[in-house]
This record gives sequence, structure tokens and C-alpha cells, in this order.
Amino acid sequence: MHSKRNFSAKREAIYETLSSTNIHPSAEWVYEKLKTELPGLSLGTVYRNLSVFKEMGLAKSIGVINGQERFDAVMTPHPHFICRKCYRIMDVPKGYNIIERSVYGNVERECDATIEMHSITFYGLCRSCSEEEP
Amino acid sequence: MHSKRNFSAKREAIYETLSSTNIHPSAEWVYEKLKTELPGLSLGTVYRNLSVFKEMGLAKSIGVINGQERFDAVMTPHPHFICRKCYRIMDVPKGYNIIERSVYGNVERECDATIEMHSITFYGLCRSCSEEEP
DNA sequence: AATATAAATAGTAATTGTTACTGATTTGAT
DNA sequence: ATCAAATCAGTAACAATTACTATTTATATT
Repeated sequence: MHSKRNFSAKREAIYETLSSTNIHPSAEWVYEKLKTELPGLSLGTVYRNLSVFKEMGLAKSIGVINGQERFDAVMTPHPHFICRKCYRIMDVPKGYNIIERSVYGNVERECDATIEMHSITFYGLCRSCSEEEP
Repeated sequence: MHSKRNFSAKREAIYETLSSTNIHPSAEWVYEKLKTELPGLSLGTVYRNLSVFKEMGLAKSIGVINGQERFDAVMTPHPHFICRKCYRIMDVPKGYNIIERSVYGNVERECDATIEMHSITFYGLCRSCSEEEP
């Protein structure tokens, strides 16, 4: 739709890689994925561009999972499931992101703060990890 | 109640410091707080004991916030509010931790996984940070 | 109480993910 | 084609955390 964004070739490739996977990759993963196709790519460039995307509102951080920051180009708010064993991150449909009306106001009063957003994360074991549990 | 736990003096002090604050401290904060009272305390000891508490089920991680892991000794599941500017973490009453019955089952089906827990986090600006916004 | 055994610690070094810097390259506008 | 601004590679710096080792402290046994 809006594919011409005046991105440099590398920036475009990084965005393309990020947005066409659902694994919520780390910078390292994006770098590994691209470096065969773009031999002259630097890991620093991946980090820098992921920051750029965050500032532009084209990507967000899922948080630091097992020591690495994980990213998502899907900007529609939705929960995630994180496997406590393999750290796989899966999307949960946005329909499950609902916090009951009235909660925002109540939490704002409880915390004396302005709430701008919320996030819901489910934790447990993915299928393949639970099959190999003790 | 269960104050005699056969903890070493330092382990006890670290647990006491962690459990008697509601700021959800980092290892560094616990260390700074204790080092006047326990001049021979090592930062590594704080890290190690926080890990021990996690393994023992006496503490849990709130996640890595602004580059530092933050801890909580309150084990009853409850949401948190995190200020996006000062990274203050506040407790939200556990009554707001409710995920509608049926959601766990649905998410398990959607993700092909076993859900063990969930976490809800609210983000925004705390009072003092919103007063100094541009 | 003395001694053996295990656990915990200080202090330091090593590791890891990430960020900052610098000089070279690429890009976009003229 | 030219030039200023943006982007980049490569490396160094950084910060949080973990690992390691020698020493100390606690616990158990006699």
C-alpha cells in the first residue's frame, strides 16, 4: 500500500524482514536473517533502524525476553503469549486485549497517573516445549 | 510470621530490603540501600540472592525496565503501572488482574500452548511526570 | 570444644546485549 | 553532475549481569 517510503535499501530490507515474520525477532535475528542477502550489513545498522522504526511508530518493543529485546511491526494492540522455556512469542488475537471499561479510570485514580495504554501477556509452555517436559 | 528462615544475615537483609519497599527495585537499588548498613556487601551477592529468591518463589521479576531488571516480593498476582518517563513502577490492586473466564482456554487453543499465568501492565505518565510535560 | 563439610561471600574478571563514535559511502535535491 | 544531509560499516565503549576463585562463615559430627 504505502511501499514507497523513501527508505534506504537497507532500512527497507530491515523493515521488510521485521514485518514479514511473526516471531517477534531480536536485532540479532534480523541481522542473521539478512546478512546472506546483504553481506555488507552491520549489526549496528539493524539496532539503529529498529530504533528509528520505534520513533516513527512503525514498530514497538515487546520487551526484553531472555536478555534480548524483541520487536513487533504489528502496531494494533494485542496480547502475546511467551513460552517460559523457549521464549517463543506468539500473537494473541486483539479481541483478547480487552480491559473492562471503567478500569482505566479506576487505575488512574489508584495510581494517581494518566494511563495511555496497557499490555496483556500470557505465559506458559508452548506445545513443543510441553512435549519434552520431564 | 515466618521470620526464621535460616537465611544468612546478608540474605535476610536483602530480602528485608526488597520486601519492605513498594518501588520494585533493581539489584543496584537494593545494593545502594544496604551498603551503608552493611559496608562489606557486594553487588554480586545482591544479584545472586535475588536469583535465589526467584528460585524459592519468594520474589519475581517485573521485567527489564529501562535496562534494569526490577523485582517484587509481593507474590500475589497483580498488575503494575509503569511511568514511561521516570520508570516508576506502581502496584495496581489485584482486583484488576481479572482476565475473563474462558479466555485462558481460548488463548490455549489459539496458541496451541498451556497458559500458566498472565500479566497486565498499564503504561502512562505518573502525576509528577505529567506536571512537568512540555 | 575441635574438626570436617558445605554454603555463602567479596572482589574481580568475563560476558553479553546495546549504544556511541568516526570516517567513508550513499542518497536526494538542486 | 554536484553537494549537503542522511546513512552506513566497523570498531570501541558501555552498562547490566554472570561467572569465577579464593576466603570466610555457618552447620554438622564427633
